[in-house]
Amino acid sequence: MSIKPANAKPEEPLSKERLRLWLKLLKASNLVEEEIRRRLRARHASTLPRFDVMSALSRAPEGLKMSEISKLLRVSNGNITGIVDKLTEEGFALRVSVPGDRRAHQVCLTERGKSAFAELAAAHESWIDEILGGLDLDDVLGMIQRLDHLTTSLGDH
Amino acid sequence: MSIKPANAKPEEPLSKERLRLWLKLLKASNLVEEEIRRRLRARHASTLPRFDVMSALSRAPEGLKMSEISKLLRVSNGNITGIVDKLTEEGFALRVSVPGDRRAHQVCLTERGKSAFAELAAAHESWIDEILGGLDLDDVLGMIQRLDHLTTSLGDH
DNA sequence: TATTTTTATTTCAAGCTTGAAATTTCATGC
DNA sequence: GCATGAAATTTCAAGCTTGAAATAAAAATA
Repeated sequence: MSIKPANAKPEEPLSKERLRLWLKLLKASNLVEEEIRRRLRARHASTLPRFDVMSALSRAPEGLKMSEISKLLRVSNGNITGIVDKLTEEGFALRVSVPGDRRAHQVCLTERGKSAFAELAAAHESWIDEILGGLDLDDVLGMIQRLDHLTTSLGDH
Repeated sequence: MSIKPANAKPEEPLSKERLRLWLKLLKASNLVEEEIRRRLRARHASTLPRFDVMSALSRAPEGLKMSEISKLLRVSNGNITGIVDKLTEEGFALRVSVPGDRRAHQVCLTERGKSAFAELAAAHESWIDEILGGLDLDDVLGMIQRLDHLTTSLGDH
């Protein structure tokens, strides 16, 4: 929390600067995201949502319940249903029934899913390294620090 | 462009940090964006795409062609068709035929569209000011500078 | 002029996303 | 046991988005 001294300048410019920051943040984020989507589609016939779900699953060898996935990725339940359907059709994921609960399913990556994701993840990391290649360590650490500050302050909402 | 000295340390940690930066950037951006979408829907029965198109139109009193809008917003032509259709149904925008060219249309805000946008824009600006309220001027200017650096380096792609 | 190419836009299918409603199952309290 | 409410998931309608194909009109060229 920043303290506003009694003799502060009018706040107006700060609010304009915040707006300017948001527009730039959105633009940068969208530029990178679009490039990643484009490459996933063109080079791997995949999509970002599918990648995100596989990424979550790859970190949970014993699988995740639908609701756990949607909580992790901060998206709706119905959304995950559709994406897991797709991954299942493609042979990358599997719904396994949970012993004690006939409502729930654990979703796991198949062997094929695991190896496909390993490939995707490696490509993804190298794309990011390439796309953000113009940033040196100082830029990167500086932005990470500011973003942590931002995310913390967003968490209060 | 950063020069890599002959005796540089292995690049691996930098690439990991770039990936970390990207994940944080995406997360922060999505958090803010979701909040804006939520408020546009709940408080103004509107959406971010509609707001973006109105915003572009509001800066062009003489109107914009469909293709100009899609270029400005960096989205597909077909997308703009649908959004302008919506705005037209809602009475916020108007397609005006271009004298010399029967293919093209100028899209303009109606008076109702202008006043609706003025209200939306004011709300939007105050939301951003509130949501980014945890950032002081130093944070804001620091991030803007880093983001400019990033966007410039992205432009090379 | 007639043909070809380019430009402006729309249409379309496929996919993602949400929030709300519907289902099914589980857990709790009576 | 039985009813009630909570939880896990799916279904659904509406909207956004894209890239590709279709239209239509203008411009360029032969």
